[in-house]
Amino acid sequence: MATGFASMDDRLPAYVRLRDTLAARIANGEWTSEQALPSEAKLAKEFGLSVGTVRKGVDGLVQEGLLERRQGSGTFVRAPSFDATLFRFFQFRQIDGSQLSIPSSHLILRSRTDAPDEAATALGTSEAIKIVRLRSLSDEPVLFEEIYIPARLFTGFEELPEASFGPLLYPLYFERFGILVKRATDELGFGRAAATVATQLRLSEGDPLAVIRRTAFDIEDKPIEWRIAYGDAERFRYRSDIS
Amino acid sequence: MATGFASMDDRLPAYVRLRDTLAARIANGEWTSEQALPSEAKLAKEFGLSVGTVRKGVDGLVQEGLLERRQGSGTFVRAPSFDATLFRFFQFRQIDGSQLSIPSSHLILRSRTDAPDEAATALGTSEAIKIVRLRSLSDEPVLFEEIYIPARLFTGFEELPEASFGPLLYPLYFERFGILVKRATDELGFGRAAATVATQLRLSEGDPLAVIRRTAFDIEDKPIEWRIAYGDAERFRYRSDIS
DNA sequence: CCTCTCAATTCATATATATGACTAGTTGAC
DNA sequence: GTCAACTAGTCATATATATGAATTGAGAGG
Repeated sequence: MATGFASMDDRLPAYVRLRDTLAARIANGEWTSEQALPSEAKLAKEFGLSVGTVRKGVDGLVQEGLLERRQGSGTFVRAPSFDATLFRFFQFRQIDGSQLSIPSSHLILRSRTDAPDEAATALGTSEAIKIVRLRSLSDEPVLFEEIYIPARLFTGFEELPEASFGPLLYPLYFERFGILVKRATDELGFGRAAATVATQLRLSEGDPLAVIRRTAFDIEDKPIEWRIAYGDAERFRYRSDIS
Repeated sequence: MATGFASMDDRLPAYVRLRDTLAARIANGEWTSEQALPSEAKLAKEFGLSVGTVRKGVDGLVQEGLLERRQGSGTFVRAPSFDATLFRFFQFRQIDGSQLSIPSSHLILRSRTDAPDEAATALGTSEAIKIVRLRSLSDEPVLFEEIYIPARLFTGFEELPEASFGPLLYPLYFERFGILVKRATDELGFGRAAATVATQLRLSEGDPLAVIRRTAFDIEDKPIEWRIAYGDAERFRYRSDIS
């Protein structure tokens, strides 16, 4: 023993165990964003591995975008900010150029509720906090969101001062609750506007909508958030790279 | 000299040059699909490198999905078959289970034309061959496609016997013209059905459509194909994994 | 003919080590 | 004080080598 690994299946290769151990520590806030990890040599020493193996382990996390290497300087924890990726789905081009900014966010509701079936299934619990937001770009509403997060993991969320809400939620999750969103799956479909949504988005009832359902997972692949977002189908545009 | 590398900038790391050299050879058809490359040891000898460096070079191509490692057996050229990925965009579930098969394809048109602006821009030429297809699932039309490919690269395409057309085009490109599609970008939006499309898909004019524009690239990142596909928005469904 | 065993081949993991490139901080000359 | 040179620390590339695990094919034995 005394390998320094978090307890885990020791039939797995060393570089995998190192990767997972580091991931857990990062999730634990051991090294915060923009802070350097110990050097590869030190990690090798600490875990009783060779530098090559350490490199291979770190490689995995770099690949996942959790870490960032800077030659000559060190390896750093990268702040994940891909909440913005929801907006890959919509193009808000200024006619002049291609400045696409993150829409501002207006909080409409925040309360304890029973999650609807779909959300409860995704989250594994129906005890949830519901957040409703309207997101706008230069005073024009573009996206209407309903978000559900497990009440157990986010105790006290309802009491957070409204000032702490920026346009993005994931940094908030991380800073206030230590929960790091590592990946998400988006499911994207077509629908028609119900009365409430239509009003918020300044559309007519029955107008075509793009509907995006997202489930977000933390570093241990536990579901953290489920949300459904609605946007005007006419303005919807999505790019996907396949290889 | 006598390194075995294709001529290229020798300031680049060895593993990069190896990777690019191998990629070029594969594109050249030196090792065809499902055929094994020389072993890592032999490659190391041929290029005057160590196995470790060879592995790192090959890693890149494995990552890109061009090669596939099989422990104990060898490293193989992978047949790219992601023409089918267009159909990730639509769910055609049988009510019983989740058998999703590749839709059959009915060729409607095939001829030399001037590519429309959008296609010409993407392809870098307006001299093109146009292909129009209707794809169906158990006799129900699901996707209407217009495809443009550069006439220069596909000389003789119009004269190909219709029998050589399977449900997928990319294998055809490779087998008949030695052109390997390595990656593609899909752009996805919503629109409304024009008369022609509506008829083909058995919809009404003005019905909402999912519209997918795809540009496909070969191994050297040259554009190979541009296509636009239309499907019923109501049946549209897409999943995307973000990390 | 079939099956089992064995050996050769191949990729997978891991170590140890050396050199280059880049960064950031310190020192020292002016 | 400023700027250049130096230096220690870090990642990047590359070699050489050893052992393990999975596959394949050849042969022995029934």
